[in-house]
Parts: sequence; structure tokens; C-alpha cells
Amino acid sequence: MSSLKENYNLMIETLIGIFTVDKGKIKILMIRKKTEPYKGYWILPGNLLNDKETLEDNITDVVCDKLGLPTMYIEQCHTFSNLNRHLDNRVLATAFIGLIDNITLILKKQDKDDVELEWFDIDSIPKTGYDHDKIIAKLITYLKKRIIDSNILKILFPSDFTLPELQNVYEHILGIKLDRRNFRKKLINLGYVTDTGDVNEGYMGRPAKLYRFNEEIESRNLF
Amino acid sequence: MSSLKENYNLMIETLIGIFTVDKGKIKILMIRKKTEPYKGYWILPGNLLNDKETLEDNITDVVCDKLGLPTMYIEQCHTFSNLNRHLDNRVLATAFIGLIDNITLILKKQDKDDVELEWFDIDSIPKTGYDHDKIIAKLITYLKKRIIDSNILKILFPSDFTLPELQNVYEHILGIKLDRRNFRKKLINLGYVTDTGDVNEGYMGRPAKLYRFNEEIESRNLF
DNA sequence: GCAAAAGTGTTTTCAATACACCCATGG
DNA sequence: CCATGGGTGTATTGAAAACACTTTTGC
Repeated sequence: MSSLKENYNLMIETLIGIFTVDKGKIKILMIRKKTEPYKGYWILPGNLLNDKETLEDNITDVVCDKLGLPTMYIEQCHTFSNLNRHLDNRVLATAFIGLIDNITLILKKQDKDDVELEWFDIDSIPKTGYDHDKIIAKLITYLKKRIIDSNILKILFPSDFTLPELQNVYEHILGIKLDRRNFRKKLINLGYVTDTGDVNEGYMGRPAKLYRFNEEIESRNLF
Repeated sequence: MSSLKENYNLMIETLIGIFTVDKGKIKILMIRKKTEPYKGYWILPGNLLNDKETLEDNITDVVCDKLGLPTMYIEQCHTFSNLNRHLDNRVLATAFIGLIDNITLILKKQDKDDVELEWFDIDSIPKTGYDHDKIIAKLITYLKKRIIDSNILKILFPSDFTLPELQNVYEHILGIKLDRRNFRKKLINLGYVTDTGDVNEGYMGRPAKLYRFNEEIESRNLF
């Protein structure tokens, strides 16, 4: 603990992968960089940490002020400390995931003129600036693991979703096909979801029933 | 990304909770602080990050050079960024877990005269300096979760352990009693462990058979 | 009426649970 | 021989997996 000051030319940024689900597909929000370096490339939203706020406060500010999105559920995932992350300065990055359901997102977002945002399917990430491709890969892996071993999917499916949509997400994450009958049986019989009585009209084929997650269900591995 | 330099009076330290299992009990290694502040208190080993190394390299150096322990399996867990972690400076902390089995530990450790180390049962953590009590709590929670949903326990039980020892660890972590017959049945029938043919002599009661984990087993939730 | 997508039941298999007595050693 | 801790088998229950046809809507 000697030499407290001398070794410090070192900065920290926050980065966030914001995820939502739209029609059974998991999407991540990226922002197009407007200045050099990496001008025109897609990157994760984020900000440099200043010395009067926590990482969590900082990233919450990014979400609200910079992106115009509502406050959302976040989890810290990993701190990246490779030496060459930035070209000039040493900058560490603490990466978060943020989860928001599509309905709240559409209702509460405020458009910002000064940022160019786009949602990408997590299977179709564009070319990124910096090392954000590696960070995104880690965030997606983290998200998948959390979906499998907790019930954070509730946050992405707040109410009035269809079981085929939910099944799509599970199949996508697990990389396997699930039997429709067994899927419904498990979710319904184990008390995870409840029929809302409504149906999802306006699509091709037979309208699907709408469900919501039950609140009081404890987390366990479903698949 | 304006104002790169002006906001930086900010440092990062690494901290590590090193865990081992001894006779069915999970232990964590702590170090006694020899200087003010918090002189005489127990803290987690760690070090300030300098600008020429990654967090992972830094903590590996702590383990080897400062503590005299062999290189071990580590995982990054969380970065703590509360404003008042240290008294004078703003110091963030990235905390790791390190896992090592008791046999390798005893064989390969080099005693260091200048550090006072002690292994504490994770249920009996002493009074700590700084916010290390909170960090330890988080590390223990993290470790428990990882033990439940992966097979990192293999790292802590390399070979020649008894099933009652292993059962103790599971019971401790899960906070429940497990049936001895069902525990053995599961571990053996599902191919997780193999009888080495040896027994554990020299303790009271009937000697226990010794087992080792099978290598090729995929990770799943056992309980 | 046909294309598209959603809904439904039964059987089999296997792991999970509950449960009580005997065995091997040290002192 | 007794105290201590370890090892063993069976029956029941419940979830997991496999499997094909019918229903509802839009066009």
C-alpha cells in the first residue's frame, strides 16, 4: 500500500448491454459512435466514471440521461482490464447488463436527437469499435446463464406474452428444440405462468393465448 | 469522452478471497494488517493495480509473491465502487475468488515471514478492516452459487476425498440436511465420482472410502 | 378450403425421496 | 464391548421425454 499516487494514470469507464425481447427475439441496444476514433462504428453505451459516483450510479445516468430510457434492472457483469483497450489512455471497463421489457420501453423512452441507437438481434451483432465485440460476447454469455439459472426472464416478459414466444427465447438460448406440449405442461403445471384470458390477435394462424408470470415462484433451473 | 484527464484521482485495488476445504469445512484465507489504518484487523489479501498489468495478473502476483501460494484457479466476482471505501483516496476494488485444494496448498506453499495469515471457517469471519466484511459476504454468496450451478467443487476436492466430507460441504452450502444413502446414490450412479479403492484410516469410526471426481462429467445442478 | 400457427393427452422412463439396519474401526 | 461414524437396498412418487392429431384464424 505504498506509492498511492505515483502509479495512477488509469481510468474506468462503464459500459452497458441493454437487452429486450421483441417477438421472441433477444435484442441488444447499440449506439453509433460520432467521433474518432472508431467513428461510425457501433459501440455499447457507457461513460467515464468520475470520482463522485459509483459505477452503478454512473451507468444509471447513462441509461436515463444519455439514452433517454427509463430506469431499468441492471446487474454488474465483469471488469475488463486489458492494457490496450484504448489507444492512448489506460481505461478499464466495468460492463453491465440492463433488462427492460418491450412495452415499458416503447411507452417510456424519450427520443434523443444527438444519439443514433439501434437494436440488434444478438445473433447479428455488427462490427464494433474498441473491444466491444468481446465484451458483448461476454455479456450475452452472462445473460444466457442468468436466464437459465434464475427467473430474470420475468423482467423481459412482464405480462401478456405468448408461450410460443417464450419457448422461442428458451430454444434460442439453449440452442435446442423443445417439445411444445412438454414446454406448456411444465410452465403451466409448475405454476410459473397464468393464462390472462386474452389472446394475441392479428397474426397469421390461430391466435395464441396470453400469459403472465406468477410473482411468487421461486427460482430454479427449468431446462 | 471529453475531459479525459481532469476527473482522475481514482485508484483500483484487487482483493481475493482464497478458499479451500479442510475436513468438510470451507475456509477463507485472511491476512492481518500490520499498519494503520485498521492495524491488527483481518483483511483480504490484495494490491493496488498499477498501469502496466491487468487485474488478473495483479491478483496472481499477490497470490504468488505476497502470500507464497501456488498459482491457483481464480474468477473475477465483482467491482466495488462505493465512495467511502478508503479514508483518504477513492479506491475501487475488484474482488476475486481463488480456489485451491488442501493437499496442493500444503505441498506447495512457501511461508512468508512478513505476513500473518490465517484460515477462517466461512461461518466464523473475524472483524475486518475497511468494507471487507461486505466483500467477503458477496464472495461467499458467489462461491456458493458457483458450487451449486457448476462443478468447480472438483477444484477443491482433487482426489481421495470421502463422500461424508463432500456431503458436509453441500449441506453447509445449501443449508439443508441430505440423506446419506441418496447422496451416495446420486454421486455414484450419475457417474460423478469413482471409488479409488483406498480408505481413510486413522479417524474414529469405520474408515470411509476415498473417491475422486470423474473428469468428463458435464456440469449440472445436482441439488 | 387451404396455409399458418396454436392447442391438446397419454405412456414410458428415470431420477428424487423417504426410510432403518448393519459394518468396521479405535479405544 | 461400546462408541463413533460409514455403508447399504427397496418401494413410492413425480417430473421428463417421446409422440400426432385437431383447432382457430386470415386470406
